[in-house]
Amino acid sequence: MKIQESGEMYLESVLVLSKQKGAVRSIDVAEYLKYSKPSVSRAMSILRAENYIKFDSNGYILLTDKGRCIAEKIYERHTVLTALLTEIGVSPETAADDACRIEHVISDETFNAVKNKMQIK
Amino acid sequence: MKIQESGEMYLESVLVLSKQKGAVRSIDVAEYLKYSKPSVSRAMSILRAENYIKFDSNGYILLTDKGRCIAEKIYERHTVLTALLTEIGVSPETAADDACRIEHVISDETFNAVKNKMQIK
DNA sequence: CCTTTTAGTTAGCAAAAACTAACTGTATTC
DNA sequence: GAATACAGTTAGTTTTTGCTAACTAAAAGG
Repeated sequence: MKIQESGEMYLESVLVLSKQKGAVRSIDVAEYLKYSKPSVSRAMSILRAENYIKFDSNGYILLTDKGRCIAEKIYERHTVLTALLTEIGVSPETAADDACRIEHVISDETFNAVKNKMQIK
Repeated sequence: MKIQESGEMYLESVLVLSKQKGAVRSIDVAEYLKYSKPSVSRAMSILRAENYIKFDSNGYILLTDKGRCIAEKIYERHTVLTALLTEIGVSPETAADDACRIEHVISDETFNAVKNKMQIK
């Protein structure tokens, strides 16, 4: 099954939280995304079933290669888009919010074109 | 009730089709969006209930002021975003596809900043 | 005038993704 | 060690938005 937009969001959150605090639990993701525990629990079980994440012996969430690949792709988009929007005068919070929505809907072609333009300047 | 992303899409389609061919029916919207007749029929009845569209005496779809306002806003976004993406090197089809998704998720602040940048150049 | 096509509707299904309520187990703490 | 808190799960609901199947009603055409 193809990864969903919400799946990308969860994987990105796991990546960000693991950078921030090392070990990541479902409850951390829930607080970060402001979602309920069952929502995250369910999402994690789907991501695990499809081999995007796994749990270590202490129950912490780990990204598999497949999962990390997506998480990093989305995180890069988030970073680049936020920088771009800020650069053209959007306030930091709005830039981050909008980047967060755009990052899931654009094609590779568009993102590469954007990234390219950023590097030239 | 707040307008949904799908609602924006339907209103934009009605606007585009009315520019193209004058009178617009549900079936035209269905063909344009490649959706089934019942999907459009239901969407139209929701949009009508919430006063975004009305039907004239021949059953053609008309935008109300409230509906036209949204349709034009989204259409402007579509136009500007497609132009922007094309300009930075994205192929016309991908640019249109991506614009079509971005147009529903960005804030006014971001769109205004983008539009501004475009006019300067 | 009867048949067929066309447009639209009704009813019900499905998937995605959020929610609450209530449960199960561990930990912690007094 | 009993009570509480914390993390996670299960079960069931809701909303949005697409779908198909099957119907109605009007228009068109032979």
